[in-house]
Amino acid sequence: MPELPEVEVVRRGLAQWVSGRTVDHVDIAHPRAVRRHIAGPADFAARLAGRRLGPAQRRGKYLWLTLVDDGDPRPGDEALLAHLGMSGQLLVQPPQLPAEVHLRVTLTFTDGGRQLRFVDQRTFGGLAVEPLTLDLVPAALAHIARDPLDALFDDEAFAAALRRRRTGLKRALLDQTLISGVGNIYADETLWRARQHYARATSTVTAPSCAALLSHVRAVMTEALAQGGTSFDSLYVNVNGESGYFERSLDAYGQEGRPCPRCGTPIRREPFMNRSSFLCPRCQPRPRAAHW
DNA sequence: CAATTGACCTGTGTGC
DNA sequence: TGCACACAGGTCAATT
Repeated sequence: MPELPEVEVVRRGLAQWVSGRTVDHVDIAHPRAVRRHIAGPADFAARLAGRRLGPAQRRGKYLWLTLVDDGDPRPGDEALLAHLGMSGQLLVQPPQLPAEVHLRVTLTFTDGGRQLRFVDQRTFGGLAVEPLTLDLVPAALAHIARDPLDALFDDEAFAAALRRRRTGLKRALLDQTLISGVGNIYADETLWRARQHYARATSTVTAPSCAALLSHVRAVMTEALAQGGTSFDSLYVNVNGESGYFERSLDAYGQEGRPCPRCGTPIRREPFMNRSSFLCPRCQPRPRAAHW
């Protein structure tokens, strides 16, 4: 599942293989893939044709390529925005390669080289063309918080916002308006490292505890990035179609029944928000009061 | 306004 | 064999 480290791997691939090239034309095989482009598929294609793709950028799980003729991105410039959702892939493929089963959108370039293909089995992801706002992020990202690897992420403001919440710790970690880029896998890994239960009331998280939490989320994401990201079912791959191998390093997520690497207690899977939470019942005891 | 829930989507695996 | 169903889960609209 693409979370921040996986999306960052893709961003680096786009920077290497796609940035600086000019779009010739766009083919949309599945309109749902551009449903967030309000003006429709034809407008989406028209806004990209003939445009040069600039630097690849990312916030949380979103990434975008600004459409620039020269110089640095400016407010008002348009950008090609992508979200991979559950199963989205951005692949850089030779034009002669047959279409993938779940190929949704193809960008063909004027240089005749490799195409950029958006492939998405479950179609939760999508592409759009959006103008950049004053802080140089696409308009649709106005409500998305900075991610923990962003140099401008404000640790103290996050701690304060966390304490104002009346919810559980994992729900807060997954709330992209508080902190972006964290999904189910890295939330569970972070909580395991921090020895925190997912239902810990956010209002009780002290400043040092919050600092530790941020330290763990940064560490686990940085380590995952160094290994090319996490993949379970090959649905997440880099632009060359290769899977990362961080799954070998997971301590809690997906480890139901296996011994906790710290204390040996079997890792437990519990239903949570219509999905699963993996935790060590001994290292991460359930708090007395909270029931989130 | 904040928190919560359901809908969206399809391939895979399991049980009957 | 075939069918029903649970599951994977990020985001957003609707509801409380």
